[in-house]
Amino acid sequence: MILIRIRGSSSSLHRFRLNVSAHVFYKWRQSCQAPTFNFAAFSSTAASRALNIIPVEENVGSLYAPSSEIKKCNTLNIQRENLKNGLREDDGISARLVDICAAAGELDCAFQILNDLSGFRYSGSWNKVISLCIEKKLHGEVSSLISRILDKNVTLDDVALANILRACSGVKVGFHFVEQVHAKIIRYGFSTNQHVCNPLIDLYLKTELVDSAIQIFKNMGTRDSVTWVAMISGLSQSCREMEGILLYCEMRKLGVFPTPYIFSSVISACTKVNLYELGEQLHAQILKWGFSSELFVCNSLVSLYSRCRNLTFAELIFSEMQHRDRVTYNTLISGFAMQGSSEKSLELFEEMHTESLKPDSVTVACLLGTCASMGVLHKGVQLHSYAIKAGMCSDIIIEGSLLDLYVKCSEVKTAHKFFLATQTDNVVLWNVMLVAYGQMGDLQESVHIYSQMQNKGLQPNQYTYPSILRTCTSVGAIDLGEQVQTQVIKTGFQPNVYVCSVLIDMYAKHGKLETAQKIFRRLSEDDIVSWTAMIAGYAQHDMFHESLKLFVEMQERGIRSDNIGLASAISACAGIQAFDQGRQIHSQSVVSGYSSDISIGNALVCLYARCGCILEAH
DNA sequence: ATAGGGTTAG
Repeated sequence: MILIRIRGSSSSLHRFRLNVSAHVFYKWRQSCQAPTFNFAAFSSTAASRALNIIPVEENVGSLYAPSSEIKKCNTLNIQRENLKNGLREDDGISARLVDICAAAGELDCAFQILNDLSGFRYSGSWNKVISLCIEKKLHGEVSSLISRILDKNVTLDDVALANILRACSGVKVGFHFVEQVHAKIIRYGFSTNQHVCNPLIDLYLKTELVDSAIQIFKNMGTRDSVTWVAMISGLSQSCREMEGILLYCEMRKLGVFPTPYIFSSVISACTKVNLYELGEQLHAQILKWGFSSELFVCNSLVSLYSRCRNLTFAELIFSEMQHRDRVTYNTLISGFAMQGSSEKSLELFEEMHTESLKPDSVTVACLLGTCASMGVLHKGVQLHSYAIKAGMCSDIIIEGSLLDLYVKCSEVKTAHKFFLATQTDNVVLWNVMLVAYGQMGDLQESVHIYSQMQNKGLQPNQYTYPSILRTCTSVGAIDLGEQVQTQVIKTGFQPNVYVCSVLIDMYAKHGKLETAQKIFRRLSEDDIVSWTAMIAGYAQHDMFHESLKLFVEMQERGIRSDNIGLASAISACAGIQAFDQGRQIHSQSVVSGYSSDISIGNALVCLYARCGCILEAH
């Protein structure tokens, strides 16, 4: 078996084309059985240099070259002993071989080489293997590799530490792990070094240890633009967007020049917290700095304008871009999808192909979402087959979107079959099924799903609770609803507006208006659904004065009522025979475009009939 | 070597 073959003349090593089969080399090293082995009397340094000049790809390509090809090569011979003594313990060569193994995807082989070499210092090779683990999603392996590096107690320089940190950042590592690396950093005296601190900040932010990141940031001696980007984008991604935006302001105050990276991060933060005006101001800055044709900057701008429903502008930026990528399309597609323009989204999907861009799972998920909400089953089914062909059906987001499609299009049987076929521990799927059974008014199945998911160890989330509670409300299972509420409190879950509004609705509908009122008053944000639930609840239980009082309060706060709120208020007026006020609300509802709404119509008939205006009632 | 897009809810 041939291990190393060197083509070309032996006189000039640098011109050699050397092909190494790492796998074969390792096998040989393992067995130590001499193959028909040829090598010239090269020193280990020379051989190492030779290995270094070969592009890795070529080695990979020749990994399984046919033997006839090998014979054609001008092969140089060496002694097996030379290799054994000269190469085996040499870090440089081993490092290179690990690189080659890593590039060839021969993970086991790379592991073995690293393992066998007792005196192997840290080198970039560890990183190559770590990257490979990340690529192959062998997350457990990465952590154990890094642990081994740390355990080896070797001296790590700043570059090495930075590489380790970046490797950690690619996988989900626990905070104890990050802290362990951090301890090393402090020990080696790099705690203010920007090359180390930048990836450390990034890692802390990804591990959701935001305050640790801020601490490091504050202690840093010099900060470069990478530091600022890491902080601003990291804060934005950790739902602390405002702090990110404020940090940007601080940065500008300090006279630090913005970069395209900075702009896309801060624009994204603005988009997330609906600070559209600020986003537009930043757009002006972008033009001023001449970054308006940067791909990432444009993408964040398309996202900004899509989210503030200025799709005309989003489309304009999109069309003026010289280069678009998949994300550009996905952003605009999701913009149109959110607006309910499923046709426009689907057009863009087709257009992607003309630019040779391949739609990914994000694209398909967006499109499935719009098909589901528009009830366009046939398009959704087409997308399903596209997803199968593209091999993205195991993507959890695609699974969720597909199940939602079938549920929303009332394909209950298909949905159920699909659900049974998935076998994942994806909470979204359970939540969607909960909605499905709730829609059918099937409390028994809903409860079954609800308890089964918890038996599987899945925590109900902000989508789960409103779903089960809504079903309880609609079928009148208040006791059960109360049990769920107790559970919410017991688990320490912070109820959001959806949970609160459905609780308010449940209690209000079933006459427990004081309880409903308590939850309502504790709600910090103005939520139209909660207001309506209260107003309707009072009216329903003949507490007309309370109902009207709340209706007036809502209007004073500048909240526009929906049809149910208006209808309830009119009913309340009828109840206390407040004819003029009822008439006023009637004209309001006409202005709001509810003149043909059935619930308002019924309330009006009641109002005019009770006030003796039979003609108007008619 | 730091950046941009995503599934389930009244």
